[in-house]
Amino acid sequence: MQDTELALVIDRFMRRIHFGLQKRAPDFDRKAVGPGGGIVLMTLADMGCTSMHALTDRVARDKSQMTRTIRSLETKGLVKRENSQADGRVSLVSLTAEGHVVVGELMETVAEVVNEILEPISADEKQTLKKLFDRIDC
Amino acid sequence: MQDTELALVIDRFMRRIHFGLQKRAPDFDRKAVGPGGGIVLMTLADMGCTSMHALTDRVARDKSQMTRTIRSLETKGLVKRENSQADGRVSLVSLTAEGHVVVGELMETVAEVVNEILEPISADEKQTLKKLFDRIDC
DNA sequence: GACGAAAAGTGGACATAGTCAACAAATTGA
DNA sequence: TCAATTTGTTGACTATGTCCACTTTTCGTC
Repeated sequence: MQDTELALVIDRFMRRIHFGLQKRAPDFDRKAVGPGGGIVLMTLADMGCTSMHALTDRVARDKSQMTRTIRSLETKGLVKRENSQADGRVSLVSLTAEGHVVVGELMETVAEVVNEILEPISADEKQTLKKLFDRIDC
Repeated sequence: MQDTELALVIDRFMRRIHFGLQKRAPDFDRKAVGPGGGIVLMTLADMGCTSMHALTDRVARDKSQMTRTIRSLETKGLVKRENSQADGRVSLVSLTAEGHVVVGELMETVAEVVNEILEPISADEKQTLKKLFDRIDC
């Protein structure tokens, strides 16, 4: 089946990025956010200001774990929380200025790894790839 | 910078797949290999028969952890080990028949998630994507 | 071929992350 | 008003990851 083949190469590609990042983690994880913290920060950068619940749902992780991850990031000054005025139950989470800086650093490392893997294809092909992903991503 | 933008969309794409898989994990992880076991199985499917060392290096994980992961998979009958005749230190790891079946199942689920995310693009564009990834992947 | 250095793999001890169930507070809706 | 739902937190438990020491086998050099 055609679609399975495409999924297979995409999956392999993903694993290569994953492993590449894992190898570099000690170098770039300046704030010791860990892999869990990193992925939450990046997702927060995508989502902007959201509720814990929405974030938990997106990241597909246990809500209790999310509570602890966010608290840890808060302690490091990368994330801030405020109570929603519309609904007293929800607390809204967002990146602080420093959080944005750290996300920038993470993205830079991701870019390095990705570009290393993308090395065999040309600039034009990268353009094509980017256009395709833009269509997919939203 | 152009390259960072491409990396960003790719990273977002990867996170979507990651989260999608995480949501389905309870359903498809019939053998309870866990995320760690799954990724090792898939990597083994790529590599064929390899040494623990090579596998550990590829997966960028601690070697003691790899020992335990492989033992757990061995207990479940998904992986087998034999001593290398060329070098008495190395033990060669490979998938069993049942291991291949499980990898097939994992791949199927990955394909479902990937195709769901790829839904906004056409079959032709998928072809283009596949050709690009083929060039990248080896 | 003997011997120190290096590599492959294993095991133990500890730290981090993920899971499950119970809970308090705020909100919804009949 | 009051039961049911939603949001977020906490606690206990399990699984995973990480660091260090150790054994066995091989390699390189003399």
